[in-house]
This record gives sequence, C-alpha cells and structure tokens, in this order.
Amino acid sequence: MDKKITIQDVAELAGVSKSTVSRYLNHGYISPEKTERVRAAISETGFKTNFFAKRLKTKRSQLIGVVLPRMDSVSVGKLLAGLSRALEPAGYQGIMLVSQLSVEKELMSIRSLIQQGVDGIIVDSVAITEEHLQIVEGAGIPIVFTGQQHPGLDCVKIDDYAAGRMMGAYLRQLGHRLAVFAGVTETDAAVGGDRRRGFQDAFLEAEDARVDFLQTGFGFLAAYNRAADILKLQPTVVACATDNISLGLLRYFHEMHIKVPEEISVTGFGGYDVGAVVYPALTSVFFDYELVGMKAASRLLRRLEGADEELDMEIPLFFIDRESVRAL
Amino acid sequence: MDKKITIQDVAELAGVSKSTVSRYLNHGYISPEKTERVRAAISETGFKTNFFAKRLKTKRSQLIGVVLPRMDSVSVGKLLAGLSRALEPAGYQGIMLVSQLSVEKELMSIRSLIQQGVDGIIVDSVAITEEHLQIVEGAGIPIVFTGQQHPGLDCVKIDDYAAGRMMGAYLRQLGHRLAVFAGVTETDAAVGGDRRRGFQDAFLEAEDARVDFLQTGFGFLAAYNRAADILKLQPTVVACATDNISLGLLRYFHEMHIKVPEEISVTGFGGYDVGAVVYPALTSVFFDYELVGMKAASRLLRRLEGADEELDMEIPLFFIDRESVRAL
DNA sequence: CTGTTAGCGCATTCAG
DNA sequence: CTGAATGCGCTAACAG
Repeated sequence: MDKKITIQDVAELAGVSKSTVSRYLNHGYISPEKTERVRAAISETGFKTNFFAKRLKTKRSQLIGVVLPRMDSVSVGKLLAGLSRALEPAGYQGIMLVSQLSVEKELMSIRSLIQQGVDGIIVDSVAITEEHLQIVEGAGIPIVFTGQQHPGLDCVKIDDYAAGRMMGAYLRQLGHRLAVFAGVTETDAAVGGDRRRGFQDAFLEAEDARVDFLQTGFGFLAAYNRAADILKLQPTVVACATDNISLGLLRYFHEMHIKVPEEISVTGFGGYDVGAVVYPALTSVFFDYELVGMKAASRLLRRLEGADEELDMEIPLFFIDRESVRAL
Repeated sequence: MDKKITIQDVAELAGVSKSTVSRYLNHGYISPEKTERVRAAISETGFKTNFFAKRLKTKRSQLIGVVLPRMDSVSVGKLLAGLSRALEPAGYQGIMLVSQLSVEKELMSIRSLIQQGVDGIIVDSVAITEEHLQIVEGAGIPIVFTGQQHPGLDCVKIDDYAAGRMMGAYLRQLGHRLAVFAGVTETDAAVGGDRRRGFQDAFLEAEDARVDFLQTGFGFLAAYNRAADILKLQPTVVACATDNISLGLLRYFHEMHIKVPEEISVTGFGGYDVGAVVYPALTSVFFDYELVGMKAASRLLRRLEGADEELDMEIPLFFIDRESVRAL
C-alpha cells in the first residue's frame, strides 16, 4: 500500500511546482501541456488531496452536519432524501449523527458537528431549548431546524397546528363527538403541542364535543400498551399523533376483536406507506418530509452563500382518506 | 461572534506556551497552578480546538465512516444502535453516508470516506464487487463489511443460508410442499442468493416438494404488485426474503379477501416489531442486527488497535412463530 | 514539568 | 501562466 502521496510528490513527478499542481486541482489556470503532465502524475501515483490540510487552509469543509432524532422512521428517511437531493448538486456532503430522541444527545451532536468544522448544520429537532439558542448564537455557522420551531431560529417545518385542525375538522364533520387524542409529551412542542392543539381546537368547534388526552410514546409498542386505557374512555374515535401510534392501537384492537372502524375509528398523522399496508388502511394527514428536507437544505445553502432573504417555507398538507374512520 | 481563537491566544492569556496548552488538552502533564490558569483562559475565550489542524497533525480523526444501504429500515436502525454502542465508549464517532441500495453510490461513499480521512469504515453492503476489493486493498485503513460476505474481506454477517434453511425446514415439517420464494435479485449474494438457497435446500428435502422463485424488490410496494403473479402459481405458502416483502403481500391478500393463513401461508425474514403489528402477525426468523453492529464495531476497533486475531463472529438466529403459517 | 522548534499538506499571495 | 515563499492551528520531539 503506497502510503502518503502528497502534492509535492506529484509535482516532482510531473516536473512542476506544488503550486501548479494545486492550481490544477482548483481553479486550473495552467498550460495544456502541464495540465497533461500533472494529470498523468496524479493518476499514476493515485494521489488524493489531503482533506484536513485542505480544510485547514480554506476554512471550508463542504460538509453539512445533519442531526436526526432516529433512524427507524420513514419520515426521517424521506427528509434525508430531500436533503441530499439539494445538497449533493451543490457539492456538499452530509454527515449525520443520531440523537435517539434525546435532547441532550441532540445538543451534544450539534456541538460536536460545529467543533468538527462543518460548514452548516441541519437539525431535525426533538425540542428546542435555551441551550439551543446559545449554541446557535455562538456557532459561527448557519444552522437550520426542522421538526420544531422557535422565534429567532431558522426553521422549516410543516404546520402541525393546521394538520391537527385538518383532522379535527374532518372527524367533527363526520359526526364524531367523543375523541381521545393519543399524543406524545408536551416537551415536543410541535407534535405534542401544536398538532394536538390544532386537533382539539377544530374538533371542539362542535358544541357537544369532547377530547380526552392520553400520553404515550413514539413507538407503537408504547401505544399498544396504552390501548386498554384508551378504551376505558369509550371514544368513538382515537386520533393518534403519529401513524406509528395508530399501528400499535390497530394491533391491540385486532387482538381484542374490536372492529375498526365499525366499533371505533382510528387516525394517524404522517401518511406513509406503512399506513396503507395495515388493515384497515389508515386515514391520515400526509406530510411531505422530502419537501421539508429540500427546503431546509436550500435555506442552508442560501445562507452559506451569504444571502439571507426569507424564502417560501410553506409545506403543503394532504388529507389521506382511507379505511380506518367511519361516519357516525 | 468572537472569531478565531487559537491555542496561541489561550496561551498568551494564560501566560504559558502553546505547548503547555496543548498538553493540557491532551496528555496533561502540567503543574496544578498552570492547569488552572489554562482552564480559566479556555473557558473565558470559549476556545475550541481546530479539528482540521489537529487531524492534519495527528493523522487520526477518531471518525468511523458508516455506509448504510438505506434509512427507512428497522434492521439498519438496529445495526446503527449496535455500532454506536461499541464505538462511542471507545471515543469514536460515526459519520454515515447512505447508498440508497446502489452499488455505485456505495462505492462512491467508501471512496469519499477514505478521502476524508476517517480512521476506519463499516459498510452495510448491498453487493461486494471487484471494485470493492481494490478499494479495500488501497484504502490504508481497516474496512469491515456487514450484510454481504466475501473471501479475503472482513465480514460480520448473519448466516443467511442457515436462516433460509431454518424456514425451509419449518415449512416442510408443517406439511407444505408447494412454495413460492418471493426474493430479490441475485446481485445481493446474501439475501438474493444464500437465503434463498438455504430455503430451497431445506424445503426440497421432501421428495414431492417444489419451490418457485419470483423476483421482487425490497419495498413492500414492489411485493404488492407481484402478488397476483404469485397467486397464479397456487402455492400453499409464500416465503418472502424479507419481512417487508411479506407486508406487501399481506396487504394484497387482505384486499382480495384471501385469508392468511387459512388459504395461504406467508413468512418473512427479519423478525422485527412491524411483523407483530400486522394481521396476521408474521412468522419470521429474527436477526439480531444490533449484535451484528456491535460485533462489526468491535472487529474494527480491534484492527484499529493493530490486533488482528479472528474473533467469534457468530450471530444467533431465532425462529419467531406467530400467526401467518398454518400446518397442512 | 515547560518553552522552543519544526513541520503536517495544502492554497495562496507575490514576483517574475 | 508559473515558481518561491508563507502560514492555516496544532502536536510532538527536543532540550532545558
């Protein structure tokens, strides 16, 4: 294994100076003849420009840090797809860290990324804290958030409140009056807060309507375990804060021989394929996370270029009417 | 934003030399008094050691590159969990790239990682080609593979052939004689090759048994679309190469009012929670990908330390008997 | 225990 | 268009 080939070695082999090789590698203002000699020398030696030396010099890494809450989620996958679709053409590469839904780990990841010299960061956040603000302030690089929102921060996000309203209004119009909202902790201001509030506000526009809240986690196992408690409340519909939660419930209901939607309706949020594969197929609100990813990346790119105009960060929502809800 | 604080600035503020600060940051063989002064100076300036300069000097990045085939997969999530569980305590951090199931992208990712100076790489490969061998040879850093196997390469992998056999034998013993194996391309030597072959070999140990092969993709949508073709073969059981494939089929059968397992049995491979949430719950073979991740990381760590002994890379398999198969 | 001295490999002035 | 010279910020001998 041919160890360390430096730009120097290439220069000598090509009979030119280091600077010429460097120019070849970058702007490339050199004579055709030398261009060829350098090219040959490089391919012969298998030279690879040293990443660290280059970055030390240029102060730019062409690296974008990406902090994700988890890996086993369709939406995260979509988000990522959107991100790389925008980042790659611009010559940037993403390096990702996973926070495992922990605010602490998220913070650590952001710090670590900054320290590692990435040019910018995209955080699919689980919750934005005071510390986030401080870090962003002292970061020296642009950071854009997704998943959560906070005044003063650059955020690209679906309108959780509107999504909640969409579902709430739909169920109300179908005649439902007694709902349980199976949600997550309020710590998650977007999903645990806005989405739920939107749902309640719209659903409760019917005079005699009522929404009970039951907290669970993001996994469907947690939801499955809460199902019995939900049933005690005897709702006509249980609106779940995420598709995953719905899946856990659906499974429980199936095991208990409770027919969905005949005996109880169930809805989710997210609208991905898994919801289509279960029985009954899940009625949900579709979030285009791929679009979110693209917009977040575009936003970051824009800031990297120095521009700072606000651009349209609107993400459309689509209602997906499938089989898990019945009209009363 | 306080611009660039270097180790020099800290040294001056603390009234010591750069080396002393550097020592404080690293081995730390300095007097208590100066230790304190340096500590103070650092926290006052908010100094952060420059990653690139440090790496340029030390030649080690403490970074492990991780190449993943996709994000939206439970097994990948588990694998990742296992990886970081082993990597983090050792002071390493993972940077991941996604190949999107493309061999080309996988190759590119590996190259890019090497070029970026990671200390080692773990590749959850979709297929190992000649080019992989070449890259590994010239990499200059340890690379361990997962998901696929190849002589001469460091691989940590479940025994796909054994898993296939396990399922094949099970179905045979239950009296099934006509199976369709819904698999993936042979390009994937592990899943498309070994797993299928194992299944066939075990299933065909019954004299009058027969296995038809039908190719599909990794997504359940692809499987869903192949379902009609599978039915034409009139099998008593369809063994799917992955749980995901099973899900697509289950959905189709449900829509066609074909009862599983009464009219047709379905099995998967993977054994994760999703399989438990669908109806009927999926009979499968469980792969402990988290263990795979841990072992792969341990292996890499070992090689990073220079050791090169073979260690036990055995990954146990567990049969998960649920509801989607009936005895004939 | 500590300061001084050298580079790590590269991009970039600055003169030709 | 090209080569020589100069650090980027840091760590690691090397002498104290």
